[in-house]
Amino acid sequence: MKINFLEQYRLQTKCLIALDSIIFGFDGTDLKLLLVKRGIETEHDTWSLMGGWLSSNETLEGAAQRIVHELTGLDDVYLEQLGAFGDPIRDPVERTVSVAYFALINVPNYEDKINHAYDAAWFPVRDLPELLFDHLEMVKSAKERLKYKAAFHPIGFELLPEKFTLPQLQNLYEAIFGVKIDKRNFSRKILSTNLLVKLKEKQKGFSKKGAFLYQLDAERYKKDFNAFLNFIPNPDMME
Amino acid sequence: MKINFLEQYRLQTKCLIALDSIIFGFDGTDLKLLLVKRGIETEHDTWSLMGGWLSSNETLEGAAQRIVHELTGLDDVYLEQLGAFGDPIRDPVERTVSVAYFALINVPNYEDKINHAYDAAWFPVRDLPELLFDHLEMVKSAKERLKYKAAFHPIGFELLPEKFTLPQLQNLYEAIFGVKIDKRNFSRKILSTNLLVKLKEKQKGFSKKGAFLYQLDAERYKKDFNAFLNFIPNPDMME
DNA sequence: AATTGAAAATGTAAATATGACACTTACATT
DNA sequence: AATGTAAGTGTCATATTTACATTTTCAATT
Repeated sequence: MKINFLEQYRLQTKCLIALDSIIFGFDGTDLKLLLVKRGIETEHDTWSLMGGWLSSNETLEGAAQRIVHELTGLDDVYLEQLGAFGDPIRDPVERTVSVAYFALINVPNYEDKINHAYDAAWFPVRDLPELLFDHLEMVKSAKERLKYKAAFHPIGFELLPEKFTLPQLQNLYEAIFGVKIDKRNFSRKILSTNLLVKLKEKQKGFSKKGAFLYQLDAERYKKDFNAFLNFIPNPDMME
Repeated sequence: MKINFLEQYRLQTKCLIALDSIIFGFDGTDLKLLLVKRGIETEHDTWSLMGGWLSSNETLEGAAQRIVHELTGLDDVYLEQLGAFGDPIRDPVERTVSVAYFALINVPNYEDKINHAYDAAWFPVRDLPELLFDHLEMVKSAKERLKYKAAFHPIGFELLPEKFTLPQLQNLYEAIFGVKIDKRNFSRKILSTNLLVKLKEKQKGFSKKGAFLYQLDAERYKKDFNAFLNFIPNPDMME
């Protein structure tokens, strides 16, 4: 009986496991995606998500973190599992199940690092190049997930620098949801969460008047991270 | 260069892929989970989710559907991917990445089928037996997901028979969220969606007065399935 | 036939949240 | 000193939410 049980394991077909990470960034105006040029001769000029293989003794998330780090130099990014993509022919070379993660980073903080060290570039999500395999499908799914989460959780802040202005924050939400929001109503709603601390400084240079900078109230942010905020009135969750 | 690329595939370690499905049911009072007794000598009396291996040329969801069908006889259930679980030692026998799905079915419809044909049984989610491997973790994650979805989408109806009463529906939501809801407010909110059609019949037997039966408005149900409903005021998404 | 008990059904008023809308302020540039 | 541009702010009408108690129905019991 026990033999039989172990025998079952031996009989199964094994499969390659890949990790692919969708990295969202925000430059103050556009929602962007970080892609790398895949050095494959079989695929002409195809861009790819941050992908790599699972090694033994690695957790899935650990592998995703490692791969993102290897390809971009980025560390400590917000990473969340999107799901597994396992169509039998998604990778034409050999059957591979890919577990996708998505990450949110703020572009200016890391720009130098990323661009200089690796063959990676930012693309606006509204205008992506051709992508490898089923990576476009992954991206669509990630956009949905981001909308979902951002509508209710203060996740959007991960995409902004530590200090940011209300107009920046509003731009971010408008970019994620593809809608225009009334700034009076938006600021009322955001400030009513008490998640933001208004600083004395203003952001200069962009507008003549300058906009006050805000920071997250770190404690409240942690505490309320899983609470339900309802940032977006009637968010439309369909593509 | 191309050789090099293919070589990369050859060098990677392969891995077993399992599918595990969390099947939720509702008997009118309690939220339940369908488990099977795993015939393993190494594990003493351990219950398990509906699990099996991925075959070649199968999609992940296809395999999950097949396995659920093989173990329970159930067909055509609402199945949604929960995510991949891949801790290196989650399966002590051999490294296996498991992709978990969750399903919602209505218990009375299928009870005979399930109980007679297979070694499967329902357990209230509040009082589960010891589970195989990391199945408890999967269940926790599925409960979260169910709460998430049920708070906004009319997904809960998948757990009810075709005709149901408002008190039944309320019980279901109370079971999912572990809260008490005011029945006047609940019925007002539910009915305001226009998703329900009141029937002439009453449910008899349970209460002396009997409660009117309702049915989903099939067209509207499809149309609004991805719309945002807000069934639960301030749902608390933490466990 | 009358009584009882248990769950179903129903309404209202106060508080809060939302959505629509336009003018003033600050300041860098000229 | 004048100008232009984006930031910042308030009000009112409407919709939604919450809190809360009584009446109705009918099977079961006497």
